[in-house]
Amino acid sequence: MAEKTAGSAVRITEALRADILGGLLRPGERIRQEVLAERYGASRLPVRDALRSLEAEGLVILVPNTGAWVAKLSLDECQEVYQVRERVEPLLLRMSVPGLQQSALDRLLPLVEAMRGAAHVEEFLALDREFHMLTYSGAETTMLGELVERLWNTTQHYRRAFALLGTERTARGIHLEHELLALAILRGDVEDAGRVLLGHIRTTRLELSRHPEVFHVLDGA
Amino acid sequence: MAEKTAGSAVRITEALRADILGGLLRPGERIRQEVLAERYGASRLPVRDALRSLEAEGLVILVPNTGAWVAKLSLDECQEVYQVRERVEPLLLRMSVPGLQQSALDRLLPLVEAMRGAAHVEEFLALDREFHMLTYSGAETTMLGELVERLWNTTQHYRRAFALLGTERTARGIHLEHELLALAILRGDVEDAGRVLLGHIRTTRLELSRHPEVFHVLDGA
DNA sequence: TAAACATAGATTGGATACATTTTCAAGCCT
DNA sequence: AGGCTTGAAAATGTATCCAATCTATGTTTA
Repeated sequence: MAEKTAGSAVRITEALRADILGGLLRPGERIRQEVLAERYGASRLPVRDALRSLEAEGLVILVPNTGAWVAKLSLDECQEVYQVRERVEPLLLRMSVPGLQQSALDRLLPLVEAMRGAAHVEEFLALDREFHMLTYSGAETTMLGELVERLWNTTQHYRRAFALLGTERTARGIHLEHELLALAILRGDVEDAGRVLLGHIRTTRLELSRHPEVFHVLDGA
Repeated sequence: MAEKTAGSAVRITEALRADILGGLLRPGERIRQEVLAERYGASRLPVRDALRSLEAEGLVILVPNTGAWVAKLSLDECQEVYQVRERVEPLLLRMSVPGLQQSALDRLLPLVEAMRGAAHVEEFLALDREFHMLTYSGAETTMLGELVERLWNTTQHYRRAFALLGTERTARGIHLEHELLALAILRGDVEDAGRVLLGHIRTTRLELSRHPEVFHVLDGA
């Protein structure tokens, strides 16, 4: 009775999404409806609903009458996502900056510092996500925000793998870009902030293209 | 036996999408699962699957334990879609042009002419969609193509309403832009083609912002 | 020996039936 | 008379059961 039984499907959707994003389910891995049904203590129907939702989010691949797999991105597909991000996220940032709350502004630089001192990769990824999403929190968008979140989600595995083999130099570059971005936002300079963000995403994409082993590592698993 | 029973859910998804895009179901209208189940000669389960898929496409709004409605866009949300299109479609076009088949190139200008002679609004909309999708047919993208198609779908109603009250001058402008776009593509000038396309979408967006009655008309229905 | 076929097993898809939630309207109280 | 409460009806969410489809293994044949 402690937990509401209402909306079991959405609960499973969120749990499954978290499991995929968290790395518990790896790209290319097959998903069996019965296994999930048992794991989450429900019937196969809400599981099917969840799979359909996640398929539309790009996290799951559904083949009729055959089964479901955790979505797997090729190097080219991943680059495609980053190219779209380059064009879409500066727009979202532009919509967001004028509406940012003071409380959000106050947390920007502390988050940058926290990222510098992050111990594990997981912690860095979480802080990085929190930082960028915070910069978007001023935009009241129904569609664009969800799109950006989807783009982040679909590349989550590769961001983790990439962060793992990140060299010292690229790490310092990322921190500098984050700080530049935060300062531009604090100045309210939308143009400059957008430019820095574009460069940040582009740099990551080019860096990623020089490390195709990120994808082979995942393929082997 | 004439029709395959396999994948009833996907069949219903496509039929329902076509009904929404075709205007049979109007924005804001409530969708009852039983009604659809009876209309398409199936149980409520595949209908639910279809609704979930379409919700992720942005064509349907699902509220847990309450019901489903045909998605409705406000003026601001519609502008948002167009702003995203301005940034994303030139990218898709850039990826497409180098890979366009000769057969596709041969159909570009005839389609522009066909649009000039379109009798009904529906015919114009269909040709317009065919033309633009043809310009994207050279890109082998898994995600970006689907994204663009979704963006088109969600604004389908408003494109129709807008085309209905289109003035003579804007109509001629649109035809000129289409012809310019086709010529740039035939020249293989990716940069210019992207510029023309960006201008084309932006012009439409600004034109749309000057006709907010498009949205009131739909609200009343 | 290798390739193709057939059969058995497993898995997904759909239909019916039931529990839960929401909504709407009538009745009651203020 | 108006607003709130209560109860019934309708619609959604879930579980169980059955049918259709795909995969894999083992067998047979060229």
